[in-house]
Amino acid sequence: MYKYDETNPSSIECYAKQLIGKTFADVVIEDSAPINEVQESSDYAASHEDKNYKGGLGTLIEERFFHYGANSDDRPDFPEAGVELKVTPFKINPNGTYSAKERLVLTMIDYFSVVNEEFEDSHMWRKAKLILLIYYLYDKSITNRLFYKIHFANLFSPPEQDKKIIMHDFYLIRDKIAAGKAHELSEGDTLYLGAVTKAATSANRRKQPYSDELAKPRAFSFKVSYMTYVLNNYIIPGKETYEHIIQDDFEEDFEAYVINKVKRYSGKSIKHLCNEFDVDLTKKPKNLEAMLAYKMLGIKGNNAEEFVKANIVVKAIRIGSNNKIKEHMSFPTFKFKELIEEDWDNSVFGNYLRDTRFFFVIYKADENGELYVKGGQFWNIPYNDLETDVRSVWEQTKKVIREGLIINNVNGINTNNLPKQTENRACHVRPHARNAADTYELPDGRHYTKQCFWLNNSYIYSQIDNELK
DNA sequence: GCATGATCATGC
DNA sequence: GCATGATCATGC
Repeated sequence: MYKYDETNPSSIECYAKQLIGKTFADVVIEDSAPINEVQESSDYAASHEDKNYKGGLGTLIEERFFHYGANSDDRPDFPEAGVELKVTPFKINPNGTYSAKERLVLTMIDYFSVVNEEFEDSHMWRKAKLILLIYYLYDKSITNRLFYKIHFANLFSPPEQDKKIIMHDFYLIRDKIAAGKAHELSEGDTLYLGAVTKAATSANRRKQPYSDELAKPRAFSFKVSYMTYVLNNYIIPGKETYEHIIQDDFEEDFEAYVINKVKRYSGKSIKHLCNEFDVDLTKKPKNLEAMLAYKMLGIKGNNAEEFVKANIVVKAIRIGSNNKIKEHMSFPTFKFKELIEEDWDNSVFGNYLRDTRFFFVIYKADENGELYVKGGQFWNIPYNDLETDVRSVWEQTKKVIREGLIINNVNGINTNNLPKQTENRACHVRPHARNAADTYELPDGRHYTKQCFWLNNSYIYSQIDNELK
């Protein structure tokens, strides 16, 4: 192996490419260390509070491949080159596509210092602007992580268009802390850069500068959705790219830009839009309104690059002339036996709402039932609604299933004691299946129609901006 | 007319 | 075949 020039990013990258095709165990062995040190390495990792050894694999590469001592200060790992080293997993999905397995944690948020930072000179950006990404393939059949194989080693710098969005995300997080709301931060607040919780236990809380409320410790991170995009578009050559929403006239604020695009169609009817976009109304696809939302953004298909990267879910919302939203909002079904093993802080549904930002495209019906565009609105669930209302429904659901679901069958129609719409302002549980015979197993061995959490239509309505109602 | 349970339509 | 988004149907 040749030595690298630690002041030169491409020299470091070039050296790193020797890792491709090797396992972590190979790296240690080729470092001509006694084999028992392989075990020591993993003990070392385990003692560093990260039970997945992720920090450990990074440390291993630093110490056994690059041969520098890990610094724990806020400089990049290669200070003279300005390069930060990140060792991160990806996975191959059943359908053959590649996804990042995890978010990429950049640096802890210091609530007291970040409020005085500007983006370009922030701790976060110093750690994010030039990253050497070492991707290894996660494989759950491999129990010893040292036998994971490294597949890619690439320098990565967020491109200019991404940088604008990351900067906007940074200021949104900073300003929320400056407003004394560090305890209300949520990953769904932002697009590519998230503020992820980093608490080992729920008892772990930090002070914040402009409020007496204690806040969860959080770190700046690139979201999984963004990292998946990075992997497929910048790391693996020749992969597909999606259509862009952003055109040349884009300024600073992505969300305002998107909202403006939809606003241009405000007052137009569905009929008018179908005509303009050449959509065949006689077929009336069920997802027509969502489809038209993409057309208004200039997207032919239903995959916009920026939405994919930011994990934004488009929802069409139809308000009737009686000022009620016609339908409740459904989510993926849950498995009864899995739900009762979860705790709320790590629950599938809780995490979905924490991590997802929605783009509502709002239509309103006139007296004849004809739908007109009102506008667009980005939304993620407010912290208190999630942690009180939705949480209580989730806890109740878990309790009911755990204690044994009560089912009554009258004339072929099942009724049950899961949380009903009338019991909570935000959320309820209802069937979501192909038909009543489409079931999952209950903990006691019975089978029951697949269910999911729904957000109440009245709750969604309360979240819509007044000028869009 | 609403609440709740049941089912449809589409894409992968 | 299934997940997902969306909507239908019935009894009160």
